[in-house]
Amino acid sequence: MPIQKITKAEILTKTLELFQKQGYYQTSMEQIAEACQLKKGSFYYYFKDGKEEIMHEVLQMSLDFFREKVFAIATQADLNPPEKLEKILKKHIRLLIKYKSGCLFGKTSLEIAHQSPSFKPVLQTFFEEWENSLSQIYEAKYQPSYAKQLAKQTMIEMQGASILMQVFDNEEIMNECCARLLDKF
Amino acid sequence: MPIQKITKAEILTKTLELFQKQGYYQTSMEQIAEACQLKKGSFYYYFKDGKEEIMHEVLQMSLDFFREKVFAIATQADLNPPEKLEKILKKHIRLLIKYKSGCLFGKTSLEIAHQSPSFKPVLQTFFEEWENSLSQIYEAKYQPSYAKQLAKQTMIEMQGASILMQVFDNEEIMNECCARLLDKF
Amino acid sequence: MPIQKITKAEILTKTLELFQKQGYYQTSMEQIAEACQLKKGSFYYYFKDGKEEIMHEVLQMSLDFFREKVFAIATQADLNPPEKLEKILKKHIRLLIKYKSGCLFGKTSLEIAHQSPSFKPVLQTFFEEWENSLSQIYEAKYQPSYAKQLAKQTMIEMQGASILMQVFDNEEIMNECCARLLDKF
Amino acid sequence: MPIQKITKAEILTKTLELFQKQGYYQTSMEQIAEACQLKKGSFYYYFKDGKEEIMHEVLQMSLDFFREKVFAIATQADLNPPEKLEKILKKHIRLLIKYKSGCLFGKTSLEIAHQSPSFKPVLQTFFEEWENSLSQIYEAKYQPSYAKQLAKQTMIEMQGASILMQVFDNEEIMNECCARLLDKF
DNA sequence: TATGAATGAGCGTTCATTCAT
DNA sequence: GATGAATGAACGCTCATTCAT
Repeated sequence: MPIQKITKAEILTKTLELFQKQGYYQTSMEQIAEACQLKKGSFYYYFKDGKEEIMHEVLQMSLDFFREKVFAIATQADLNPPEKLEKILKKHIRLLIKYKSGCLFGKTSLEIAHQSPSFKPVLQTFFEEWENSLSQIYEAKYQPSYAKQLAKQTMIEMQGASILMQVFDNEEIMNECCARLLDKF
Repeated sequence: MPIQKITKAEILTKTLELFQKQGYYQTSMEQIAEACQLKKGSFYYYFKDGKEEIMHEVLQMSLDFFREKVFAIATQADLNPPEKLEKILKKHIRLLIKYKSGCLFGKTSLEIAHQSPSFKPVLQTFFEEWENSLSQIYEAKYQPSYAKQLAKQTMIEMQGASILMQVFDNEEIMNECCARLLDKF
Repeated sequence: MPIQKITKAEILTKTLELFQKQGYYQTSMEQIAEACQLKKGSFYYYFKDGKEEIMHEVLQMSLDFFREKVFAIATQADLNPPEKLEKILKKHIRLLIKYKSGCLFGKTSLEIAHQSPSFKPVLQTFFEEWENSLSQIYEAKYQPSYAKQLAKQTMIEMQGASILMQVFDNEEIMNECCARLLDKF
Repeated sequence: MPIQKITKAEILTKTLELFQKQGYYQTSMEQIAEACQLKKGSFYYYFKDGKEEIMHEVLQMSLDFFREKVFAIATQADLNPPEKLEKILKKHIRLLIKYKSGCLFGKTSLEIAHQSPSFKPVLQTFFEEWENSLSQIYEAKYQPSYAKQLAKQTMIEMQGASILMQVFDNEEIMNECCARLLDKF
């Protein structure tokens, strides 16, 4: 069939979901293909360098999404700091709960910790930018150095809660975590 | 002449290290065999059901270790609650930093979240017993329900810090997390 | 608007170069396409039967070229036999040294020896006509049967030298071979 | 079946034949496996590094064979130089005619000329040692430098004749070439 | 005229597992 | 007890080819 069955963006979205659920290594090209209703060979038309390139683009797309839709909340002029924090956390949590799969960046970090480090830069960038956006909000109330500390701690709690959510198949853990973080502020 | 080259316990210890570093799926039987100075065929003598059985026994052994050496600290008669918390956290952290590989139970939880072979029960048990031991300590100062909440939060922070430690290759994140948890108490 | 981007002849010339360097099987349609600044699908407009048809036309074009520009030297009225031999050999060698790739016909003969698609006839024709043209020159000095023998030997030496040139990355082997052949005459 | 079905040496012999007939790239692991009555995955037990390692061992085995059984003739004390030349050429030709496939070293040289050069050293060694052994024989009658030249020319003729033998499916070309080389001495 | 999109078959490789010895 | 030998299924990937547009 010579008609385009699926756009590159759609492929990336479907693949993101799979990587988020199953992890990078446990997701086969065949599974990705099936999800896109393509044959696995067809991917190399869109992604000349194969699976690793898909992952790179998935991570980049996801990073871009977070930048625009989540981290950007920190600089939104029409919100006061507590509103910003609430919005930024709730938005983030909604994404972590979706597919009940937690954070692609955190998950991938563990998967590749002791392997091919080609993804590491994007992963680190994600966490750095996340930290910066949170820190910016906390700085409305606290000194920069303490704000940074709070930002890091917030990331830690979100990542940790995401793990426990998956261990116990219980989304409430995420929500409680969020509530606690908002309370503290 | 049947001289046993290696005991089951030794195999499990070597394998634990590999699983902790590389994850369950990314560790091959070949690698395990090499680490144990055995040939991969030989494992099916020790573990009739193969890799999955090895993982089960690794998780069980590790759980037993935590019960005896870590969680047991919560009921140690010769320590007061703050001492207990310090000891239990520091002991735990030392294990997470070892091999710079984080928590086998947390890591495995993410790996199998949507694959879930039969590991989930052991993983849940680990977190439940961990929670109980922490809760017991916090109960010295707080109401049971709040203590439980604090225990859960403590686990969340340790797991989250363990992820960030690996993202940034920085053990200090773990230590700071511990310090914060002790401070709060 | 159907402006032809490239003529069939230009495609064949570019492809000849690739086949000569890399061999038929080791040259992909993608590489050919790239060299012609076309997309690989486009070849099936020019060559309905695909790669094999391209090769056929490449071989035919190359054979025609040799007929007109090389073998024809044997019947050139304005040269005496030694001049003919010198011209025919030097012209030929220049083509073998180009791209440091040796003889397309010899190379292809080895590639398809036991695979033999339909190329064999053109290959044989090339060698037969080459032999005839050389033989004709030698007949000026020797008996037809001995001339034929010399012609065959000349081809053998040129082909063999072409192999050694490639083994040792040394064009001098070709030139020395040529000198020896001229000397002998 | 846990009983050894085939020895490494037998694998190499069968594979040599395939590579010699079809070339390295045109011989698939599946074909090698079939020839050995193994499944293709099984090779990685004998050859951890796969196809390239098989080829290396095939080339090495073949080189060793030539050293012991062919090139060694040049230093055989019980033969005079003409006898040596006759024996060394006839022995060599018998190997080239076998499988009607010509010379593995020459063929491979062309195949890899413009690709991965990992085999090049063995190929060059083959030709160097071949040249040395021939040169040694010619030195009985000629000056070293001329002997070397004759040796090179002998290799050239054998390689070239091997190509023409395959083009015309005619073993006689090889034999005539040999006769001529002996005559000249 | 030329291409964008897709495919099917095959490739070399990995790996958990089996089992006679 | 432990292994040497083998396997089958799956994996990521390449490539010649097709064909609606």
